[in-house]
Amino acid sequence: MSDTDEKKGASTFAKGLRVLECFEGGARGLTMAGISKTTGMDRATVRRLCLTLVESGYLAQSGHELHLTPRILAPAGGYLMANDFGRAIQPVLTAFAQELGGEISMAVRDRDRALYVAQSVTPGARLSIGFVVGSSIPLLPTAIGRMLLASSPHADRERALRRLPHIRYTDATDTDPASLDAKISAAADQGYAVVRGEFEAGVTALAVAVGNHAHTTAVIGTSVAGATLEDDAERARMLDILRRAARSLRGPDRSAPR
Amino acid sequence: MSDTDEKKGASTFAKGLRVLECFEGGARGLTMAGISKTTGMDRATVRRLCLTLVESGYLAQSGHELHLTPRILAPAGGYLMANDFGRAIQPVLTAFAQELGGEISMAVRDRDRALYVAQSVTPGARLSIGFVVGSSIPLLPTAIGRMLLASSPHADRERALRRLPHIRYTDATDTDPASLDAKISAAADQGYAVVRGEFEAGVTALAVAVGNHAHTTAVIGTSVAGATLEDDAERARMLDILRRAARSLRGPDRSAPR
DNA sequence: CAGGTTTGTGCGTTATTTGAACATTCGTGC
DNA sequence: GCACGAATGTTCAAATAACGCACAAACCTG
Repeated sequence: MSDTDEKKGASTFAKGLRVLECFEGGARGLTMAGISKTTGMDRATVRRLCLTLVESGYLAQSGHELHLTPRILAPAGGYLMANDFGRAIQPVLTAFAQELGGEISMAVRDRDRALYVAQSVTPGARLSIGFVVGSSIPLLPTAIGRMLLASSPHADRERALRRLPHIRYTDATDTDPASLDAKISAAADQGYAVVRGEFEAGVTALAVAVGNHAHTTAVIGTSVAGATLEDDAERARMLDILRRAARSLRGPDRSAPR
Repeated sequence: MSDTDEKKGASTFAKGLRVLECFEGGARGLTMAGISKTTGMDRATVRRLCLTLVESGYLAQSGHELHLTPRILAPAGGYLMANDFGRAIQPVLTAFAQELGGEISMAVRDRDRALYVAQSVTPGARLSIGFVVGSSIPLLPTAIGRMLLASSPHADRERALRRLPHIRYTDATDTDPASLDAKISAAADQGYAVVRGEFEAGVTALAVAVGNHAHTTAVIGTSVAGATLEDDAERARMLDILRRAARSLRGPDRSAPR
């Protein structure tokens, strides 16, 4: 056992998890050769790990393509049920999304991304890129991401600004670290983040902090197309709804340690 | 490599997946000792596998308790995005759930259970046990489960009736194999399943088949509390909505091979 | 404080995993 | 039809990871 000297895990299992993570991007199917390139593992190793995923029912193979099966949802459901998302989170998002006439998503920090953990979309909501529970979005160009950073210790924020790739998603994407730092600080100060067209062209997003949730920090957000929310009244209305939703999500026992 | 002779996977990875699956039931936390008992693995083995899950970010440890982290949602999101749930499935369920004034869930067969793959709950819907995407329900005492069996080859149905545990969930649960077989056949004949209080006391559930979806068979269903739907008109109304939803979910390319 | 439960650690042994080499299949372009 | 490239399938010797047992430590409860 070479990779950790003190607490020793199982490196083959760790490799297997790396293979599984290749499917997170939402690709319709991947090949073993592609996974070998992505992970840097020998293709015989990848083959054996993929066979295990097929045997365990997590992957199915069509010709050369491997794709995830619904089985992968089962452990995710375990997490959602353990944290009572079906009763304590989803109904709250549903009620406030309807009041908002749009969609509300809830996300937490996951490695260097924001990960959607819950979502409610009303029929009136805009048709987005298709994000779902489990989707991840970048931290720097999104309202949810900036609010997660705004809710983090200062050192985390600085490390994020230093290490995260500055990718241009639209013509409006801000890739200047100093400017981004100022925007995140402003979000921390004013208690919400607003991003206009920096991640999706023509889309304005708002996000507020929920606070501690299931041992981590959560944020909720919404977005609208075709509006910049320069209008204080409309922005205030939406923020009021988001803030009340956040308060409902915190609940009396939400921040109690478990 | 002893467990398979022809196609050889990675047995350590397979064990690790078994450990991960212990968290599917939605328990708030599990101990290594508990996992060792559940899986039959030596506790040193379990310890190493759990350490790997912690190191990889899938588990967090609080005292003796291990619990899943949101990271477990990421591969699930990959599946949902690969199959366009956010744009092709969720908006359809949302629209029809609103028309129904309740909730609609979509499920597929996963091992010996029905697994929720999508769901929409309107504010007016009854507060259920808290099922979410990723939750699983038994096949025999539920409308969704019976409709999945009704949509399966006859041999699968017979095998299910023979091998699945006949558990009594309520006073009304039917545990007689012959009677269950007749109910599943009736569901196949009439194109829908109805279950009254056999899984949740006082709750009536309806389910219809979607047909082929992402290489598997899917079903959608709904449930109401405090009504038995003996009234033909109300049952017909709900079935009409479910059938139209199923048709929308099939779409022009839903059953096309990929 | 005793007992039970759970975890943490070390280590010899063994099983598993690795990866290279060779073979096969399939699709594509000429 | 053939050559080529890409991807997979198979075998096996060697190396390494994983196993599981024994002992130790920590913690909780009565």
